[in-house]
Amino acid sequence: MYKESSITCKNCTCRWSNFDNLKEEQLELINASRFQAQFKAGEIIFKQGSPTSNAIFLTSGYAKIYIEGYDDKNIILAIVKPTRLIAGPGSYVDNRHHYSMAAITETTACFVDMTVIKKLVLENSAFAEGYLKDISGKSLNTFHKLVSFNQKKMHGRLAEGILHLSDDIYESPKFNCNLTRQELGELTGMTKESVVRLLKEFHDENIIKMDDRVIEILDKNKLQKISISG
Amino acid sequence: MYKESSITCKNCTCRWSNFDNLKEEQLELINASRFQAQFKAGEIIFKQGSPTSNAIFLTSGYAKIYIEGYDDKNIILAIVKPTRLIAGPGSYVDNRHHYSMAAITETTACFVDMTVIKKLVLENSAFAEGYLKDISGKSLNTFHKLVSFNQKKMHGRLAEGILHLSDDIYESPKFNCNLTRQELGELTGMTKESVVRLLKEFHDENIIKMDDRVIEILDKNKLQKISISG
DNA sequence: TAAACACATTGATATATATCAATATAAATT
DNA sequence: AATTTATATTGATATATATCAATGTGTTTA
Repeated sequence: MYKESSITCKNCTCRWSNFDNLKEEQLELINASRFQAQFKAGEIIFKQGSPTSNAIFLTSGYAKIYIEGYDDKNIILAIVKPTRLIAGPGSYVDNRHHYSMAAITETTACFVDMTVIKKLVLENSAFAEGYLKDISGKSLNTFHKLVSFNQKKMHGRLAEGILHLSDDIYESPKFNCNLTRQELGELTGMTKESVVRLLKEFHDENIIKMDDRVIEILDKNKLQKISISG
Repeated sequence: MYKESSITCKNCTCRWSNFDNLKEEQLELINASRFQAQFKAGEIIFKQGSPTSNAIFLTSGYAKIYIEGYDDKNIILAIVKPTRLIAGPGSYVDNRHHYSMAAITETTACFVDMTVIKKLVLENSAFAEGYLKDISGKSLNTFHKLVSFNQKKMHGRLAEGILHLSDDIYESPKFNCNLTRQELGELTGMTKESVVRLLKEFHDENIIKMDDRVIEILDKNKLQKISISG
């Protein structure tokens, strides 16, 4: 772990938007308590079941957040990139992580002591409200995932997944998703074999272009239709 | 709508536990802004998509909270009873309900203006923290549902559902679940026909006793095993 | 009293998707 | 260069579960 002296929470360009609600000395408190760490692709950042001692903020790179279910089957809840707070809902329930996090590219992250965050929640109600907004939004995402997994068929879920990666995560019609077929399956609720078959199908129908892990959306319109109807 | 003059939020026995964090005048503010209403079984309390103008607290009866998905397929997120706050995560995102609520028995509920709740969140940080705890716990429930729906087979989900109703909702090994086969399916992620078949199977194996909508757990041990393995 | 309606039950069939097994390819290690 | 290891691909098969259709039961409505 190291801390770059030049960058602080005050001038950081990729800090959590809710930090805007903090007063200077509160921000300084965060800055003083934080540690930075670097992870290589594939490395685990924290494990489900471990204590939620820190809130985590990515400062560079991409990571996956995933629930480890029964017999080694994972569900990827989200692909995350800088700016987003990562502090599992367990922080305010049982102080345990209810999902794991691993880097999918080289990644740097700030660790902030959770007791400091909780202290600021009690001291600064605008910050508390920001936290509520944050967790509420994530809740809605989980609802969406529940409905999608439950009611859409594979084609629809994969189309939705690709659109999500393109629109929300990599913000480009062509992107390296950094995910194995297995992981794409964990993101969209299907087996790796099904992912392979459907990607090929989409490829053959000129809806996407697939080259290893680089996906290019060729017919976004069609993909959206599949996403809705499937 | 009516308001019983004798009962106030101060002396109410079924109020939300987080109200303990409020000062007397804050509780009085809640009490002054609240309205009570009565619902018959089956009546809708609020609809997905409508504005989250009020937080709702059941004061008697049982209700279901359900997401309306694609082509009339619902997912029952929770069966609720008094004490629990019902204020959808939309309150802090887009001011819209992201699920519907309907009474499954005769029900009374208090409606509290959401602007009052939000005002108190900003004024009272312990209350804000209580709200965070509440929404965090619910988030974990949704995670659990996502994993269960995704990875357990029907037998496991139904067993889990029956145990949940018995342990957490009706708090008795024998209970009237107040749910149609259709609704039991929406709670456990299967069709009504599958519910019928599995209930019969559990009945025939003397795991439960089923009489219309009254379920009696005969072999809890076995049910727990099925819940885990399934 | 009959008709209509909501819900429950049963059986036959369809289908989406997982599982299993084999092989191919590419990357990492010896 | 040879071997191991992780990932990807493909085809054949199994299976859980939904769908469809018919019938039954009880309750409300006309």
